[in-house]
Amino acid sequence: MTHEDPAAALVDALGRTSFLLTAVLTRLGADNELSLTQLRLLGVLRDRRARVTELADRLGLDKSTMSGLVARAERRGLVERDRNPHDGRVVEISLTAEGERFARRVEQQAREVLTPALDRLPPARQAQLAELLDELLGDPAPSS
Amino acid sequence: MTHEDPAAALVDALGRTSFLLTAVLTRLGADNELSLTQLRLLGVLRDRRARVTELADRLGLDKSTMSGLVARAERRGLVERDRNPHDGRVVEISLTAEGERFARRVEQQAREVLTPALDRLPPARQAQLAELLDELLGDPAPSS
DNA sequence: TGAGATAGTTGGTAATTCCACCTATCTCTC
DNA sequence: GAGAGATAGGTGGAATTACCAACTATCTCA
Repeated sequence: MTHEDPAAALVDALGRTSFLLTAVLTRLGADNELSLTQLRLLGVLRDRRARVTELADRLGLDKSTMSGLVARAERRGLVERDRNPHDGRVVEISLTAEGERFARRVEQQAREVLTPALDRLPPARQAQLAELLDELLGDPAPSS
Repeated sequence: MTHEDPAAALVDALGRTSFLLTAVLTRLGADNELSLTQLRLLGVLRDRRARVTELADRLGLDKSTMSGLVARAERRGLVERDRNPHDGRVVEISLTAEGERFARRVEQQAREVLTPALDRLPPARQAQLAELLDELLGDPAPSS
């Protein structure tokens, strides 16, 4: 598979990157009694509240799956449900204070685990890579 | 979170990229009656055979989980087990012909789904990004 | 040769996930 | 402003995924 096509090469590289990262995050989650999915859920909610269907979309899951996922996270005190006053059908999900602490802690661990591996690249190229990824993602990270 | 630290910015960008890709692959898997994990399993086996423990390591899972995963994939005819003649404890897992066809097909679908999103970047920058990721991953993709 | 290490599996429990349905609420048309 | 259809979320059932603890078989090496 010598990729003459840059898009094909990129898909391949992205896939391998994502798989590797997924393995790391799966283990990191397990250490914190979180499934990869719950970890991704916290990741999405880290910087925005969202309704159930939107969460399902973002995680690539069925909304009924999402329902149960949220229910378990709620039972654990990590997220909370709020009825939308303008539309009685909608349930808004957001992190509780504890969920936020928890998310922040796991995020910090992720940084600690991953940073050494990043030293394979010199800082300038790290910045370049981050920039390219941001450009690819479009939606420029909600920064403070 | 304005990242002065390039490593922190990169971890963040990688995380968001990976989560997005995971959502896409989760859905793509579901369309093919594959869980994300089974899909990752095929991904690992795409270009090498591996023993159970190695697979567990690469996916970030417990080896007992891996055992069942392989058993179900085998029952589906996607992978096969071979006893290692030099070490009777070891079981080598590899794709069957059908598993290979299947993996190739899903891979093709992934390319089709993702390529439009990649056009956000001009080809030159796509190549640049792929190169940076390969450098980050180290182990240079086993190409033919 | 036998003690300990290693590879993989099994069994038990909880979480994850889909699908097919269900209820409640909203929207829009007449 | 009533009723049909669409939409948001949830239930229930079945298979998968995942952990841990314990087990068997095989290997290593002292």
